[in-house]
Amino acid sequence: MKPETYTFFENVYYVVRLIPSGRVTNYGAIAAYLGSARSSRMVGYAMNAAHTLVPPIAAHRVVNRMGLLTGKHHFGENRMQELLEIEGIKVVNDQVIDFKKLFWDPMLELKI
DNA sequence: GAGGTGACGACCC
DNA sequence: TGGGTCGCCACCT
Repeated sequence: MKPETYTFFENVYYVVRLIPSGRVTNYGAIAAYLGSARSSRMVGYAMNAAHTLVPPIAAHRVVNRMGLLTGKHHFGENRMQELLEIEGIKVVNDQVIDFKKLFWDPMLELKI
């Protein structure tokens, strides 16, 4: 995936598809991996368009930097948490338990 | 065709 | 240290 030939969104989708089941990452990490750490907002917006994609991407594995399920309203209140729990991730009060341990850093895992 | 908007987060007082 | 500001850029109106 070459950043110069694809839009920022395309690259976001590419990274999100690589997130392993049972792990989570955050918007800022993806933005940073794509070279613009300040575009985390765009990553969030990309997720908004995610469910229109075919095939749909695992947007539920992307949470904010606190491990909060800020995007759950776009899934349906319980949908996002449900999907995460199916993958073995515990969520209490919209907060991912052990977020620090489950955190999947593309910068680290994909080695740029 | 132009402007407002947004699943966020880094940076600056 | 803590709150406010601003960047980012594809989409929708």
